[in-house]
Amino acid sequence: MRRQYPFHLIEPKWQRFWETQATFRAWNPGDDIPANHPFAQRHGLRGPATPEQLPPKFYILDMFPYPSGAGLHVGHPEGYTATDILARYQRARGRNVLHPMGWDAFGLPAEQYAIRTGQHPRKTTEANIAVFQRQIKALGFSYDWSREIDTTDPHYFKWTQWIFLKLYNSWFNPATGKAEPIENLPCPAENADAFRDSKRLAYVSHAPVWWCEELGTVLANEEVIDGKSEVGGFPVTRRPMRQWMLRITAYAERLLAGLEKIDWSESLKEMQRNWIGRSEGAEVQFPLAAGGPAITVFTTRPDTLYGATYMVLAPEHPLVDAITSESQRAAVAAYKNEVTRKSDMERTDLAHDKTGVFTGAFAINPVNNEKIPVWIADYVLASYGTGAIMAVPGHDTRDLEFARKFDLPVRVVVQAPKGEESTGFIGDGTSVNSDFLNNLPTPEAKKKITTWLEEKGLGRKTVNYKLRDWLFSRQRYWGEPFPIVWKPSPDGSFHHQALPESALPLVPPDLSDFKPTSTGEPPLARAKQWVELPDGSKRETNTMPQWAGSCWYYLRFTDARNDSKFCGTEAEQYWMGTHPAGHGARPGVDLYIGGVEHAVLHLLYSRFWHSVLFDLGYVSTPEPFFKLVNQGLILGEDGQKMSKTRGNVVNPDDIMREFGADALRLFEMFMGPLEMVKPWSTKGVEGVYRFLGRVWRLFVDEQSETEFEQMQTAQGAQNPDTLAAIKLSASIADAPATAAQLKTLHACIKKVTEDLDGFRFNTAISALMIFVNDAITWETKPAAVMRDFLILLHPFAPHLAEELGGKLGGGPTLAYAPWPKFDPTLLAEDTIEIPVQVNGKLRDKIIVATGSTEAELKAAALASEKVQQFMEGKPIKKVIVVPKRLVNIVI
RNA sequence: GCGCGAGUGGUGGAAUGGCAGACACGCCAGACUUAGGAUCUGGUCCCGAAAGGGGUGGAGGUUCAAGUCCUCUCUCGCGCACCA
Repeated sequence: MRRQYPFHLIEPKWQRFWETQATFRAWNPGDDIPANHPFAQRHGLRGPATPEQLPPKFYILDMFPYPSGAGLHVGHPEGYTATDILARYQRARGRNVLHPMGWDAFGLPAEQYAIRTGQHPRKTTEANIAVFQRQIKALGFSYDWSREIDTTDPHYFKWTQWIFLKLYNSWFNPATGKAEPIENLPCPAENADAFRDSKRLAYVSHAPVWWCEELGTVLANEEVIDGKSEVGGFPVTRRPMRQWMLRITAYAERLLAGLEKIDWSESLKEMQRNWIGRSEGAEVQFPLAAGGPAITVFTTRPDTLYGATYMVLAPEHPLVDAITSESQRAAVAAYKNEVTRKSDMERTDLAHDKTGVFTGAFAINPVNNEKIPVWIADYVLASYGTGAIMAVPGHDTRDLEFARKFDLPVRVVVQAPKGEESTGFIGDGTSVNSDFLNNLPTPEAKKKITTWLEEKGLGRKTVNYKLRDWLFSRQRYWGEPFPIVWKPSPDGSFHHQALPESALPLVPPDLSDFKPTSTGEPPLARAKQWVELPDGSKRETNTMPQWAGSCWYYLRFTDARNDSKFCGTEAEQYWMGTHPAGHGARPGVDLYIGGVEHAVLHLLYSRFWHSVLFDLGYVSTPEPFFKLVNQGLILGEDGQKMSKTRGNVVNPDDIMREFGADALRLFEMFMGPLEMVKPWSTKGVEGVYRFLGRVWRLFVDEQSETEFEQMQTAQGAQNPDTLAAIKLSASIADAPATAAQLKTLHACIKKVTEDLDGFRFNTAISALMIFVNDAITWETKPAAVMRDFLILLHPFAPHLAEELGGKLGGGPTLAYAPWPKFDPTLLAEDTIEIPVQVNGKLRDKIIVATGSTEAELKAAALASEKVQQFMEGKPIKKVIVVPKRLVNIVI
């Protein structure tokens, strides 16, 4: 296809201009702002500015990518274009915009590549970053590249390790509900060290963890999906190992409450709520009939205690072996064996068919002293609640299924509302067959029985969470080493100790073999010299998970080159909107756009770290991200998810080569609402590309362009300077605009402005198209009108707009040109068309004066011939007049 | 099973409760052209020659008026899933 316009010259030209001029440099308080920078000129600043002197901030952030070897995917530019449009828009609106980009570059693919080829992950990562950088820069985003960060850079991960030390050296004080320095923890005189270690926010655990053989590492709960690794989909097994954990569960309540104060989509908040999984209920003690320790269960339905006809323990419950009777021992052992053989996949997949065995033991129901049998079954999970339940088959679907299968008694203790079956009823009803709870509605029965249990010392009210502590160590090479050493004790054991801050960054040793050792130790263990210190202590050989770097990168962006702090206080306060200078800024990142895949990973983890940093006084906002939007997935042209195997993957490089970056940007925004899942369409790209061609032809002189094209062809010249040969169209003149032209322009200003405020990029673009479709018919195009149009266009198609803006004159760049102001008086019409309905059906349209009164509208409507015809002479019951809208005659 | 979201032309999608289908894609016709896969002009929800009628997954309801609000229901997508 013939090029619609020379984007192949225009785009590199302007990208180079922006880069060499540092056009999009965001200025911190105290930065020496050059007087000739367009930002300085727009805001009348030069030299260092205080937060008070700087305009209000706007912090707009993308989820920074993992630079994979595959390069950019068309999904990346979707979110990046949306943020870039808004960044440019906010600059035009006069805000000081922070719009940064960086690389979340620690990660498994580079390491696996290293294992296969021996190439150091550093090399792979650098090469991949170079590719991502080239591709992202080719899209013309207005990032402040002076703040670029790379999580694998020691200047960066020094501070990741520093934050880990803060976690390690803090505890969560339930009395204040906040993290506090570990020195403030009141410790018992004996075993003070062990006590402190048991309270740290970063602690060592020996509990069973998810181990992925294929990846050779452990994984966090959040990284295990349907019993398989999130990365690669490999099987995982449960295995006890010594691991670092972060006490995120201490923050469960805060993480839940914080959601109320931030502007995220309801579905995303719901995903976080589900993941945290708060449920209120009670713990109840069931003594064993044979004596010994009682079994504690967690229930959300203590009101159904009288309906508990048996108990179930998870097969892994620690009491199982102790309580099993001789006669059942073989059966229990066989069942436990069967359960451990089952993979977690099978265990969850076979959710339908209940299995279990009787232990031979009995417990006493504390409310009625009834002897009830104790079973084990794998439908009770060791990892939730207390790993034991009281079974109420009358009012729990799973218990009922189990009771029916094993012929256990079912008792109704809740009366369902009229018309519903009480057996198996799980909603709120009225207690029956429950002694002193009888006739109470469920919520009251819950309260009464809980109080009763507490008084008798048989139980207490509790809150349970699905959220588990965050497994924070990995058996990998390509991650941040822990700033921890293990000190030998006289008894031969080792105890962890934090490195001092002065020892940071702790860089990983150089290796040539990145596989785990033959004994299953992490790869870092191969570096004997690095691991074994002269004083006999050893370094921690686990590394941090990939999430560590992304937990706080948005803070680093506020002050990315600071070598003495993770970010400066003034910069943090200015960009996070809490500086006393105020400006009425929003607290936190103003807008964060990224994929929904991080809903319970990155977004939960970084909220947790941020909360800790807030408690310790290092950051000034309780939440990091004020507003968050998830862009919808882009599907292949066939409506299927893009994948190599389907062969429907679209490469942005190909699109840019053929249609240019502006067309790609514009199309990705024109496809539909940002948050929606939508299929790719190459035809659609051609459509917006043609639109950009029309814009071009609207501005340039055809004759000069033809000559330019011929020259290009003849000389094979690819020099952007030759673009100067293309002249502005003679139809653009310093002429006063007609009323109709102003109307077209201001309708466009209004629509584009409102749509950008509401992130409706697709309809904003259609408004620009409407302007062009009209302007193309104008014989004379007033320069002022056309310039305003270019300012409206420039966030969407910045290269083309800058090039045409340059030809039109009026400054070296449009990047800081003030956004046009909408004037409603220019849209005012003398007359308007009003639809007239008879009984709600459209029958005619009348032209009336804009300011017509209700009475005038009514009279004009009734006078319409067509309306008369449809009224068939019937009497009028009612006339609805909505001024400026419509008239409806009811007969 | 539970939670969230979405169902509108041949396609992507527009519509503060007030003219359904903006803007595009595709298609049809025409103009200019050696040529058109460039560009420009016109047409394009369905039935009907027209007048007119029908129409936003389906069924009800509220309203002068419903794509939009309410109830039930179906389908698709996403998330969680034996969470006691």
